Amino acid sequence: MRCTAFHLLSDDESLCARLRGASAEPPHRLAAHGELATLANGEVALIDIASPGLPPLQAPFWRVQCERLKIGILSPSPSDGEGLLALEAGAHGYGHSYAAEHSLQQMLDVIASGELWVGRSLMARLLKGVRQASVVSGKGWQVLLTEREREVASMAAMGESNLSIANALGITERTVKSHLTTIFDKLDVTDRLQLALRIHGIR
Amino acid sequence: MRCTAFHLLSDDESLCARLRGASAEPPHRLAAHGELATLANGEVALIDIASPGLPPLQAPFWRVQCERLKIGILSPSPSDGEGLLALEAGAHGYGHSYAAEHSLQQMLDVIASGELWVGRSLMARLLKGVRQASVVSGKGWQVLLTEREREVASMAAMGESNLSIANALGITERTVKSHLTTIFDKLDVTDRLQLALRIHGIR
DNA sequence: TCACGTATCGTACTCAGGTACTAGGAGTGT
DNA sequence: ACACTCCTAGTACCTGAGTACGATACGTGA
Repeated sequence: MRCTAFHLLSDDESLCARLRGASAEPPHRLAAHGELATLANGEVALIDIASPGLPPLQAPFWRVQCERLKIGILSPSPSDGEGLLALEAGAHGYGHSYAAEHSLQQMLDVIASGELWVGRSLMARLLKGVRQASVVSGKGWQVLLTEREREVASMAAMGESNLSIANALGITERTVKSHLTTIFDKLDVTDRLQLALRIHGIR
Repeated sequence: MRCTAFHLLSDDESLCARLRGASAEPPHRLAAHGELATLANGEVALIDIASPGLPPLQAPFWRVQCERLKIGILSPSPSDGEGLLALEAGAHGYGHSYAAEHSLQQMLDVIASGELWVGRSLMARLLKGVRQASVVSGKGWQVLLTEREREVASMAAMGESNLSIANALGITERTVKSHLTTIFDKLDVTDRLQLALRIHGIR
């Protein structure tokens, strides 16, 4: 879905120029953030976060507007922290205001269709938050196991049941048990909890 | 940037039909996941995760291929968990294999340009993960528990059996079980392994 | 050819873990 | 006095996990 029309709040003429071909109609310029309140629900708006007089991203103003509008935040100096704030405020997108034209247009199209647009760096940061130390510090255990055993071991260490492991790997629960018995023996542990502690580097 | 050509691994004819107009050329069909290894670096491939014979997302196979290719994972029954696995494996996109044509095309264009494509639900999950990771997982579990429960919880999370916990604390095994039931309920986990993962800051 | 490792699967068994339902005593705040 | 939380504990029950016997098949190297 191509974005047909959108609003823009920015003093940056170069940004405006790059956005001129990004939708069927040229962007409608907003003079101040207060005008956001006058837009109809579901409309698309790009906000240059460097514009003077904007409330901080933590302000309730953004949560309210992001509820009803599709808002993309552009920053001349994007950071993961700022991106997190933007997304937590409910923004549909966060990106670089000096990004290339096709990149801006893509962001516009994505958020116009109701999805979220997030750059790679920020995405990596998000994943890191979820994953944390999930895939392990000590590598000693890996070299002791075969390829298949490593798969089973890491799933068991993440709390998966034998049955769900079996389904995920397309084998029988019995076979999973068989692998686990071998794994416990090789790593010198007695059960899956000890295995998890070992794999996640706790004692 | 429009995606010009891409590869597709799926048995689903309807999916293939919906993708026919999504790029300049019709999708090149792959017969088996092994063929991914024959593609040139940087090429775009959509993978229907329901295709028979695929290795699980945890398998090193995906990490390797996602390093060199731009891979989008499609699932007939997407879940946040599966999406996380896909992204952690290095996939550039994760979405619904029954998604509308324009949605699939958008995903294709986004990952072709090197960015990441993630649905709303999964994104929300990621954000929640960051918030929890930064706020809760540090000591959040401790404030939810009473003094006695903290003792039991930390011992259980270190792999102690109910009986040894009971002996250490001078109470009955039954009482330990009772505490644990309360603990599981408070921390919203199902067993001692999940408890250990929670307490040790893994997811 | 044969030994060996790896991956797969079967049946049967034991046992720790977890739940359901219940309940008494101690302490605390209203 | 009453409500509430916390710690304690009993019986009964179900289930997943792990083990103990197996077994077949495949590939590799001696």
